[in-house]
Amino acid sequence: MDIKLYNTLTREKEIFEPIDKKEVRIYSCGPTVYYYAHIGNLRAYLFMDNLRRVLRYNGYKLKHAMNITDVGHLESDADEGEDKMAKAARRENKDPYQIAAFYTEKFMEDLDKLNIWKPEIICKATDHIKDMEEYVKTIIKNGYAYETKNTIYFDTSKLDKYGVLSNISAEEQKAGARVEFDTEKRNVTDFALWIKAPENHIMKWDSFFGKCYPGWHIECSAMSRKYLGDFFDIHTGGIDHIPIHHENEIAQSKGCTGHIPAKTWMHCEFLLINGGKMSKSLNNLYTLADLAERGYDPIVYRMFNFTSHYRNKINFTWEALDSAKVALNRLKDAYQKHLNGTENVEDSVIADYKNRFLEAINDDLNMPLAMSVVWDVAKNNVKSKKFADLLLDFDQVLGLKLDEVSKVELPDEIMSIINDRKIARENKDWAESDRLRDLLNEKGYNVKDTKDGMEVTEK
RNA sequence: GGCGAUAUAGCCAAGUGGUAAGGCACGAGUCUGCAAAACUCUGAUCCCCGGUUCGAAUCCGGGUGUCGCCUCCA
Repeated sequence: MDIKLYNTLTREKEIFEPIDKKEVRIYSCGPTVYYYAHIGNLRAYLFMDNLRRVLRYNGYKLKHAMNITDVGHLESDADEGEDKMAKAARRENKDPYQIAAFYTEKFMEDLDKLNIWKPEIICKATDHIKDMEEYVKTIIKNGYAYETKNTIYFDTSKLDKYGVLSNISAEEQKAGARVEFDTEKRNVTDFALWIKAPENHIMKWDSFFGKCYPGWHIECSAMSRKYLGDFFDIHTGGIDHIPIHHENEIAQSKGCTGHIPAKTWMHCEFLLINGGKMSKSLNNLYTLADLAERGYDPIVYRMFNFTSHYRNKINFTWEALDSAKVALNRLKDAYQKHLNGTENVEDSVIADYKNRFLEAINDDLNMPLAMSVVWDVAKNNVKSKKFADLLLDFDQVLGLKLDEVSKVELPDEIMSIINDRKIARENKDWAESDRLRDLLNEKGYNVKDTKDGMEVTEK
């Protein structure tokens, strides 16, 4: 079955055809590791994972690279401000390399917690300074750059067209700019490729231009080219990358290889919180740790993301997250129900469900629609092992660990209360039974009396 | 100010021309010593106005609201 993917470049859903039949080459813009990733950041990586899993489910082999930005960039194009890595280093009284190492590790842990399949290649910017330098030199050689006192800029006026992704012309950018640019740049849209490091700058490298550090966009161009070649299949990132970062990546590629580096550009929309933007001032930059603190397994957040399409904004509310939590538990229960089922189901029924599921995921990763098929299977009245197998098959794409039964080790104290309550129940001492149930509730446990006995779970 | 999105039941949301998927919550019922859980049933004509069409949530025009980007940001 064809896979259709929306391409930001053409603004159309296109039938996906890999450049190289053997493997699909993907590049994803990764995190800048100066702080913990918040759930908004993580949505983009869930999207990336979703894409990987759908391609894999369709039988493709992947060669997927993701960068780790561990070098700081200045805060504005006007060579002002302070870079984020340096800022974090000062905040935590560490050096930028320690900051990067720490938050890279935290990021990887988050990916694991969310059951995100890591890309085959994870490349750090600081390991590829030489590659970037060479890339910049090629751009200069090809006549797409100019030198000022401290910076080598990309000359966007040399391009046939700048702004192919966002479809904004340089004039429009200039007209719409709120801030007056007052730099050595020749054009508003020009951007830094290579920058001379000030004396106190910690991260800097010897280069043809003196002690320097790279511009904001060059790492992605250099590393994607190194690992995936001059032209690869899919480039992903957050929607915020469209107007600046990806435009500049495209510009750099045109300046180096002469063409746009990727065939399909895919962008994930933002996560809103209570209908608005996340921000530090509103104190709503939640991390997975914040969610865990409130009793949500990271997989619940994964589940939550399937309620909306990646190209639409999703509105995060605690109510919605609760809804995902309940739904996930029910889905797991349904899986167990089918696993123990003995009834038979026609293969054609299975094939039909599978086909509907495939149609949904292959239609530009329509996960909400795919989930409706999942629920049809889960809620089917016929209890059949075949349905359980099918759900597990779907779970290759969903990654919800449907077959994983969460077994919580209960403390001795709790076990003893449970035991007392069992005895009380055997004696039909309902008052005592209720008292002990309240006690368990107080201590943070839910109690269910099923016909097979008592079920105690953490709240 | 410029650019781009979006507007579907209480909440999260699919659906791009043929009479509104799914999840959660609410309510009712079954079950149960009670409760919880589970299961079953129950809800919207799709922001407003106008147009195209045999027929529109879905296309076009005009409003209004919301969000984002234009400074790093997934």
